[in-house]
Amino acid sequence: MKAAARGERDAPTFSPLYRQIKGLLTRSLQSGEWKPGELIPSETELATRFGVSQGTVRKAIDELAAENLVVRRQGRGTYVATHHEARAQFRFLRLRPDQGSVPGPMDSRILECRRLRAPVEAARALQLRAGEAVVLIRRLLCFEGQPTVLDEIWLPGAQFRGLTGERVAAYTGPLYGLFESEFGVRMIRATERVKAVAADAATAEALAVPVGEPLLLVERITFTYEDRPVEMRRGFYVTRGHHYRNELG
Amino acid sequence: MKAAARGERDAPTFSPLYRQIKGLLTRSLQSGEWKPGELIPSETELATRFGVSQGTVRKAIDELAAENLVVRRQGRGTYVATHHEARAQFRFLRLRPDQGSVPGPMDSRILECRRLRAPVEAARALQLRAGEAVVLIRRLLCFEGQPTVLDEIWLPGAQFRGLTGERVAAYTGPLYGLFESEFGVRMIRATERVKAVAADAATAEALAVPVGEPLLLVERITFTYEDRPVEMRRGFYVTRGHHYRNELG
DNA sequence: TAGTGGTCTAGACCACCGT
DNA sequence: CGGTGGTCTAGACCACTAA
Repeated sequence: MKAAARGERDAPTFSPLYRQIKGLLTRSLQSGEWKPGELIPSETELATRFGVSQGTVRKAIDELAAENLVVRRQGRGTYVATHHEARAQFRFLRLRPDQGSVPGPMDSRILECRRLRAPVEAARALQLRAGEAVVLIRRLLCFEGQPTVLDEIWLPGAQFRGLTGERVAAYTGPLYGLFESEFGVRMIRATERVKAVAADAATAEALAVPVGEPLLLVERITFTYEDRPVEMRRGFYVTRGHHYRNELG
Repeated sequence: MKAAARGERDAPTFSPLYRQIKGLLTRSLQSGEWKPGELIPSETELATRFGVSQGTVRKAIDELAAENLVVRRQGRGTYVATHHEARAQFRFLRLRPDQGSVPGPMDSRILECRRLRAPVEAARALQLRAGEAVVLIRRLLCFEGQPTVLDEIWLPGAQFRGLTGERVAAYTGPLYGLFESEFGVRMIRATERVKAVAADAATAEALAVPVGEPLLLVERITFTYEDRPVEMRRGFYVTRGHHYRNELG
């Protein structure tokens, strides 16, 4: 392969071949050529298709696997990652019971789901123009009957047409699984900002705690491919019997 | 190289060659053969030393770099990571100002530093026998003059002989840098549990906030090589102007 | 210019999976 | 058994750094 085709090594925009391959693979994932849960072509097939060695394809897939976009299974092949899996269940929810490492049975109750014009804060977080349509979902998460998380979820209206409270309530399984299957929006990564706040009257009532109860306020922005923000979330967590768990590498 | 020497592939304890090399490298790091900030031998030298190919050494070092044990610098070599670096400064402190991405000038005030017999909780976290000696440091962190973090730091006494409040106070730079240089204890990774709590009288006074103020309670256990716990920390964070930042991959 | 890490290749063999 | 990902090798060349 010629140097130019390898990515103009001298140019300031140089990126190694395996990164370009990674880009091509990412595009196929994003376009839906390979859907969540499906098997992608084998490394050797991709290598011949792109005219590079298997090792180069391998390194590209290594990075995709590290970013949780695909899952490797020895002897079987490489699969497109999906939110419909036990292992993906608590990737984005960091709340854990103080005793025991895995949350017990959890149930979700939809309090509200409506469309409205984006308030400035939501518009900024979702990179929408002020006044564009958004969907607001309010829901309560209970662990073993105990109200524990009160969430406000903001989504860009354009990408979630036909999303209703009934549809969400009827869906069993993780919300991100619904978004992925029904709306083709795959959540890839997120950033969270955590603060401690006192419960106001409305929040306290919903969570069945006293007014003024210290709560975790967790503000999340979730991104899909190409770092496009597609969800803003504001959650109040009761941390009497639970905590927010984090690993510092 | 023979199959047996490669790690008994069929045994249940099988680990690939590059992982065994990684183990050898880790031992050299742990033993202090290569000290923080120093250059380790080149990949080719290590390859001949261990009688494997450069690619195998490379993959071992890749993992060490991913775990922040070493830092690669193209054209120069591979260095042992150290906590005396700008880049390592905020690896373990996740507090960020609400405006602006980097904390401003920070100063640390040592409130107390004494040795005592480990309370049960500290003993359990540090895997000590009840009653063994520990060091307790209490300190206040201020951002731009504002008291923001009140920390209780528990360390195993055996590994921190000669640690005094004066010595800590005299030290400019990160605490983990002091631990690394003066006591040969390198902090590798940590887990944190975050809760929301109301400030009690003593905490409120130290942080100059009203009693009952919602605070983040951050409980950290920090590990050195071989996942040995060597620090327990309990911190109260004021989150009026700051937040705990987290990335969900 | 010499030495380092970074990329890429081609080929071999192993471990694992389903048939 | 055939096909997949996983490991290991040997060698080539590139990019970066310091002398």
